[in-house]
Formats: sequence, structure tokens, C-alpha cells
Amino acid sequence: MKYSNCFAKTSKMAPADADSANAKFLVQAGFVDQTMAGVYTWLPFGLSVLRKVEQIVREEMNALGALEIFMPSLHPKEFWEATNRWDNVGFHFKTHSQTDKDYALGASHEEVVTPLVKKFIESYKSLPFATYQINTKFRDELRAKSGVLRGREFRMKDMYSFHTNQEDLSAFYQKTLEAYVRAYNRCGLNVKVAEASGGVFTKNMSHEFQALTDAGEDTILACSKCEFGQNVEVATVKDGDACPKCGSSIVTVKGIEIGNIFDLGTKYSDAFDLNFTDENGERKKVLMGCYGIGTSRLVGAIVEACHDEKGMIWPKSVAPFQVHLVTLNSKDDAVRENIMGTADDLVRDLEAQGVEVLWDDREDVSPGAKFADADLIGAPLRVIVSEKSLKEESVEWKERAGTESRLVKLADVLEEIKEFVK
RNA sequence: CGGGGCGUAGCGCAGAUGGUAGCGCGUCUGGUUUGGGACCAGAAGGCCGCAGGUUCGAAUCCUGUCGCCCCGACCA
Repeated sequence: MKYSNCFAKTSKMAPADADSANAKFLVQAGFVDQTMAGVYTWLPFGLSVLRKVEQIVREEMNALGALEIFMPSLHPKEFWEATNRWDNVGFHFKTHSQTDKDYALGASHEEVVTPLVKKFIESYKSLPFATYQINTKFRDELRAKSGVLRGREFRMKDMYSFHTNQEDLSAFYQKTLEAYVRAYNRCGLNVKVAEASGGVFTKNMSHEFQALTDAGEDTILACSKCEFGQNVEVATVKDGDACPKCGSSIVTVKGIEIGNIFDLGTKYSDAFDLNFTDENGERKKVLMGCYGIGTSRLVGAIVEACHDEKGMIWPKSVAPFQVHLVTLNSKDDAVRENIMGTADDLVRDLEAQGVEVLWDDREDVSPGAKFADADLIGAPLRVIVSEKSLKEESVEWKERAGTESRLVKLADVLEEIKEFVK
């Protein structure tokens, strides 16, 4: 795509009120726009990242055998009354129709998925199974903060699993825990898995996933080596202890919670009378688990973990595009034509290979401004086509995460880039 | 909701003691430039968040209100 075709431009000035790195860079680079406190529009570059993150999550859920569905965001009051969460939990927005019927804006979907599943499940033969969605959630946070890290409207993947017995639930819970770690790692994040409290969702076991970054608002005691961690709120280990899992030392770190999984037990099955008939013809409660990943928050967490003073440094797996192609102008008409023609060919060849390219095709912008924008936007690879590089029949190759650049022959660029983005 | 900060051009800001709004960036026109945010000339762009009040006169003083950011409470 050509930079000149994108209406959402970068800005030379960072937003004045941005405190967190994600708010500052996502806005400055034109990835998101703030509509109001805690509510954002995802602009083309930002949407590209969000979709990639969500696709990674989707693939990991599919690999667990879960089937994707899409549930509504308008919920009937009765569903929330059934679990006693209409009045007693302050986290959802409520609204009503012209005819004074009450609704909740979906803050979570246990109240929707449980009655849904009840319509289909009668027998143990239908169990176990899991289903998930990737949807927009609405939560009436007392205070939205930190850019896309805590919004009142945000994106989330939520999965629900249904089981006949605890062993089966626990096994699936553990498989999901591992799938989560894989998903985060694929997104370029190091995570710790911490035991947590169930909050308003359950009294049973729960784990939260913490992306390690100094910008985190949670304090966790984490193993310096393995994935073990404990939220300081519930911690039984302390700084300097030996990790109960691998024996390495426990250290105090900051983390951003980017996921949470719960053993729901029969809490929702009880509320909605979700039963099944077992092998002996007995009616029993279905056991449930629920598993959430805030995907828009995950994007913010990646920025917090992957940036420098100049801008974002996207992991290849979630970068809005792999290659940021910069053409530098020349006063010589023939050379200029050659530069633009070379770039045009390269973009076409790369796109034909499925490599996403942002071509900064502006001719009236200085090299410095283009470089600054490239650093800000943070694509993994910057490729320059200029008079200088063409004299060597080359492009200039500079990786965002690295410091030095080198020339790569035009004849080899396509192959090298294909190798790079693998 | 308590505490703190801030609302002036698209963005970033300046506008003591009240006198009718300015700078930088960006944008538009023309020209010169082109390897780390170029330069010259010209131009457009403001319900000074909103509403009251004081005053001959309010961006400026007073009251209220709305919004944004930060801390706290709260938070799969």
C-alpha cells in the first residue's frame, strides 16, 4: 500500500496527554484515534495489527478444537438476573428500548452462552466441547486509562468449555493454559502464568497471564526462568525464594494482565439449569470453564513491551506490514523515474508473494522525515530505494530492531525478504 | 466518586496587573531543495470547551457545568 493513499497520517507531535507508550505511539503513528475516554477507532494500520493478533488467537483456539461463534452485544435483562449479576455487579452498561425493556451491553458472555448451549445439550454424548468468539465488550470501568490497555469498549476473545466431570475440565483447562502461552509467544511477548482470584466469575481456580513490562500495573512474583508467577495479591512465595517449579530464583516484576482463565464449576449451570444425562441415565450439572484474552489490550501490551524512544518495534508476526519501503527523491528526472519504477516493481513482486509492504511514495518529503516515520510506525524491515542504492544496483536494508544497515543487490532482494518474513 | 493537572487554529504551545488573540509544526499556492523531521515568499484556518455572572469592555476575574489526563477506590 502507498503511504500517500492512507488518510490516517502520522503526526510529528506526540499527543500531549498521552502518558503510556501505547497511547502515545499508537495515536502519533495513526494506528488508533481516541473517540472518548476509553473508546478508540482502529485506523488502517492499527486494525491490521489487531486482526493479526486476533488471527493468532483464533488459530490457537481452533487448534484446541473449539468452534468459533459470534454472540450478540445486546443482552436481555433476564439473563443477567438469572445469575444475580444485573444489580450486584457494576461492570456493565445498561440501556433500554423505547418500550422500556431493559438490556445490558455485553460485558461478558457467560449469561448468553449458557442458555445457548442449553438448547443443544441433553446427553453426555454431546460433551465435552468448547466454543469461542472474538467480539467487542463493553465495561463500565470507573476509570479508563493507559490508552488501549483499559477501555470501556474493547476487543476480547472469550471461550467457554463444557464438561461432564472435573478431570475432563481440568485437562482442557491445562491445554488451554498452554495454548495461551503459545499465542502470546507468537505475538512476541514473554508471559508469566500466575494463580489468581476468580473475582466475580468464580470461586474456583483461576490463572492470569502477565506480559512482563515495566509499564504493567500488576506486581507479580515471577520465576526468573520458567513461566511460574504469582500475583502479589495472592502470593505465597516471596522475592528471593526458589521457584517451586524449577528452583530458579523468584523476582518481583511488573506485568500487564493479558488473559485470564477460570474454572467456573457449576456456577452458571446452576443458574440456567444446564444439565446433561450421563451413561446411567442420571441428570447432572454441566461443568464449565471460561477463558478470556483481551485482544485490543494485547496490542497495547505489545507496544509497551516493544518500543524505543523513536517509536514502535513490531514483532514480525503482528506488524501491520513486514516491509516499509522508502523511496528517496532525486533531482535527476531519469534517476527519479528509475527509483519509482524499481520501487513499483518491488512492491508488486512482494505483494504477489503475500508480503505486506507500506511504500512511502511521497516525493516532497525529506529523507529525515521519512526515516522518522518509519521508526515511529515500526515495521520490522525498512528498505530504501535511492539514487545512492541504485548506483550499486541495490537497496538499503535496515531492520527496525537492529542498528546497522547494509546493501542488498536488487537481484537478491525478493528472495532475502521472503526469507526474512518467514 | 475523592485528590491533582489541563481545555486557546488539525497537532504542540504562548498569551503578568481585563482593552477584542499569537508562535511553531502541519495544510494550501508558487519557487528552490532531497540520506535523519529542508528553505524562501504568499495564503487559509479561532463560539479562547460550554453556560451564567461582574464590568463600558472578559481568553484573562467569579460561579456553575462538560470533557481529557494522572493518582486512588474499582476492575475476567
